[in-house]
Amino acid sequence: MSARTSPENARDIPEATVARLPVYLRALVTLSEQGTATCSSEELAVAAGVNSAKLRKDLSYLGSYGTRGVGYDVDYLRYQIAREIGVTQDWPVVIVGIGNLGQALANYSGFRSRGFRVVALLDADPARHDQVVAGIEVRPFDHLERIVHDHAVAIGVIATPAVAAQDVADRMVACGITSILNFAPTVLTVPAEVDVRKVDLSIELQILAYHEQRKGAVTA
Amino acid sequence: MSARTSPENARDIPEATVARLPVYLRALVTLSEQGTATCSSEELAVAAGVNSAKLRKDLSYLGSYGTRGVGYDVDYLRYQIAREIGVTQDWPVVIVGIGNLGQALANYSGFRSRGFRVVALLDADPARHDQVVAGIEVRPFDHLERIVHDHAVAIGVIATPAVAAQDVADRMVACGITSILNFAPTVLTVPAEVDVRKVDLSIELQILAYHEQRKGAVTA
DNA sequence: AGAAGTTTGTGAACAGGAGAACAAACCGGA
DNA sequence: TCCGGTTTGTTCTCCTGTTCACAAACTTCT
Repeated sequence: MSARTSPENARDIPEATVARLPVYLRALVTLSEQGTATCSSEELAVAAGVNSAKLRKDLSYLGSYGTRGVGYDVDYLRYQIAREIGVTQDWPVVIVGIGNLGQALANYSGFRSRGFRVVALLDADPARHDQVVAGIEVRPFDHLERIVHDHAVAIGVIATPAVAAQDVADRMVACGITSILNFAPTVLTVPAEVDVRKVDLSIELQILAYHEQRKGAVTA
Repeated sequence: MSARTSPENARDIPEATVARLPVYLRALVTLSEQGTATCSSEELAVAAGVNSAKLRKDLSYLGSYGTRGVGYDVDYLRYQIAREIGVTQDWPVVIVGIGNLGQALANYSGFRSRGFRVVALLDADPARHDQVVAGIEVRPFDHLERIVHDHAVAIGVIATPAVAAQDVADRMVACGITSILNFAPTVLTVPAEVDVRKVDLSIELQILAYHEQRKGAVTA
């Protein structure tokens, strides 16, 4: 998304590869839980839903962690990918906007299991304060700065309505947050050094609708 | 995602463009609500968060809907894009898995406003049946086939735990659903003619963590 | 030890998308 | 009608990402 500007990056991994590493990691965790000790690139590719050549090229950016003629050690590769992504460490996260979606995110177990720790839930609406969601008390949005400072939070999640999102993002940036995951259906403007990724639920549906429409047109 | 195999596609729009059209549409709706009658490609590009050259190229795949020296008529372009995506028509949708996320999706206003109509909420857990979410009664998963048939549903949304997702997808495909939006953190295997798009909440966070980790490494 | 079989890692060709740059087309004023 | 200013639509070039194909490297069996 945002360009890494440091001129001397020993190993800069293509963005497309970075986006797939979490998928590989998830597949490896599943394999490990099933008791699989080693796997070939073909097996892992099927589990991850990609082409095996692409998988091998992706992994080659991390290093040579496989053994020719044998395959990959599941736990070893799993650790290496986790380390490369950075999910071996603990990432404190704040969620702003505790509506339906914010609550769903707070309860989502997939965060905790990957090193993301929700340290606070914030909402501007006083009616939601002192409510407890996923074992965490909802606090006023004004507490953002103190929480970010106290817990060294680098990642913020925005789950507010679209109209509030830019204000929340501005406040987050002012507090020192440098990565934002935006669920609000609006474009955020932030300084270049801040990474923003967006998840728009309805956009994905619209893409499906486009293809669905064309399927119908072909048969008609 | 899946390749349109029909050999005679009058105008086949690049996948990257298709993915951006909903963003343009959203920006146009916002501009229209603000009372803007016409806009230049530069203005719209800023509102959509993209490069203006890219925007113009994207729009050129749909046709020539602008006027040189003037710009685009907001409402006219909005309609053309909506028609191209297919959101001028009504899309009945079923949501399976009414946990936190499923409830959030059922309540999400962004669906209805873009032509997606939630015709049923299904869950395998009897404890959830007869519960009312977003004004819709939660019904047993077994009702899937009848509902899909009665309402001519083509699009299904999966918001179940990962372990159940493949079974749900299989049943959906068997009922005739040809587009699936998958929120479960697992890879789905479906026939080639079925489109699947996935939204993985934790993958986006992991991508942010990767870049965040590198930011720290650069300064250290 | 050597041969046969397997699987990784990578070079090279190919496809697709991004961005710069410009000609074509339109508006308004004189 | 003609001229200057503006903005689109499109061409061309560059870059990123995908896929093929194969040499290198490892295991196992004899």
